[in-house]
Amino acid sequence: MAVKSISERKSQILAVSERLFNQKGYLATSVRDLAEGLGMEAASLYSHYRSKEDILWTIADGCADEFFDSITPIAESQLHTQKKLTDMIIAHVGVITRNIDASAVFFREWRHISEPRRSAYAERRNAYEGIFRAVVRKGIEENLFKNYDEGFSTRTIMSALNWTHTWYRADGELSSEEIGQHLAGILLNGLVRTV
Amino acid sequence: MAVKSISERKSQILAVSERLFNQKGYLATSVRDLAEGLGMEAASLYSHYRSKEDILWTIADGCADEFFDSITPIAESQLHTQKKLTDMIIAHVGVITRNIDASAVFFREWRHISEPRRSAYAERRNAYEGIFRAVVRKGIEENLFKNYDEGFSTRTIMSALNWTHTWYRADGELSSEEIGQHLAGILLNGLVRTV
DNA sequence: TTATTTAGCTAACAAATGTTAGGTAGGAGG
DNA sequence: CCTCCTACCTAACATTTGTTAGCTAAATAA
Repeated sequence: MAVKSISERKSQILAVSERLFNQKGYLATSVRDLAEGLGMEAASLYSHYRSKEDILWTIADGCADEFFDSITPIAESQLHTQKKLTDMIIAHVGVITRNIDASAVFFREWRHISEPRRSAYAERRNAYEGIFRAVVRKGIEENLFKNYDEGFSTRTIMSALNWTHTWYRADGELSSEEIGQHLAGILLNGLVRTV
Repeated sequence: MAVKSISERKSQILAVSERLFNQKGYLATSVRDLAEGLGMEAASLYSHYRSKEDILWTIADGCADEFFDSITPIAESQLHTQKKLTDMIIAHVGVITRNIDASAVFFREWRHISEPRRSAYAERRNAYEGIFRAVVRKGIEENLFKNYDEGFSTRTIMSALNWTHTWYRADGELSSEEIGQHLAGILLNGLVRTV
């Protein structure tokens, strides 16, 4: 993934936007709110970004980059399926916890991206979930995973992972890695004691 | 729960609002959009509801009623813990699938409810999750469930359940009950084959 | 020095927003 | 018949919105 180098000011704008878009929602955050958070005037933002929606897009697309970058090497590795899925889960949760505002925006505000970018977003997101799905399928083929519908199992995994953005706190009891570990534990082996 | 009888027109307004609030988001849906969906003028809505936010609140609070009504009898029953949790999961998913628009609004748009109702919403939602949490705690005390943090396990369950609102389609392959059944299966016993 | 770019400013814009005031037509109840 | 209520209407309102035009001052490059 090409690392686009970005000016200092631009990343300040992104940081403030991520925080406010997460806290209040994209539409409820005015350009003037962003400016105030940055100590500048609303119109000055347009020296850096062409539009408010461009900022949203930059956040969402950048977050997608993070997700891909973090699980691709694991998906392409030769790990045993169960270990591979566990590591992907931990990595995915890691992206969420390291980018808590951006990922909340990624999950919640994509509706406000207009075409054609919205389709691009949807495609990337499908492609991403497809990587998880392929691992789930492999597990089923190997007779390692139960034969629930492959799409259903994948969605259930993604559900449990993605909702973490609503409650994760950096100062919580569990570290990001522990959260991923426990989630993988529950999803793969269940809550019920077997021994 | 007191069943508030509501005029025909009022429930039409709610139905249209739920649909549009889900599709476009609360803020992106104007009062004029709602009116157009109802074949009336924007100002006429105010003969039925005092404000746009009142409509949002009615949807959210009504949805909370549905959730409570559907799991309370199960939670109060004498069922074995594992069966009880399974039935609660099925019931919860049932509320989501039967009220797909309303529940999406419930989960996604509560940020736009202003105080003091917003606190009331938060309290009810905590109380509701507390019912699940109590069952999880009981399972841990009975040495039936693994000793993950009780709050963590509960959140993981709620996560997997609540995200269904993003992908459930009435014409999908699985019925609501099957979805609940499978979710309970994965959450309680895991994806990994053990026999 | 001079020219150009960068990063900000003030002022203003058209459009859209939620809401209110005040009116009308029709039905119900006395 | 008269009164009241319901359910809608038209017209207007004050705000807020994203965005643009055009300017200035400082930094940078030639």
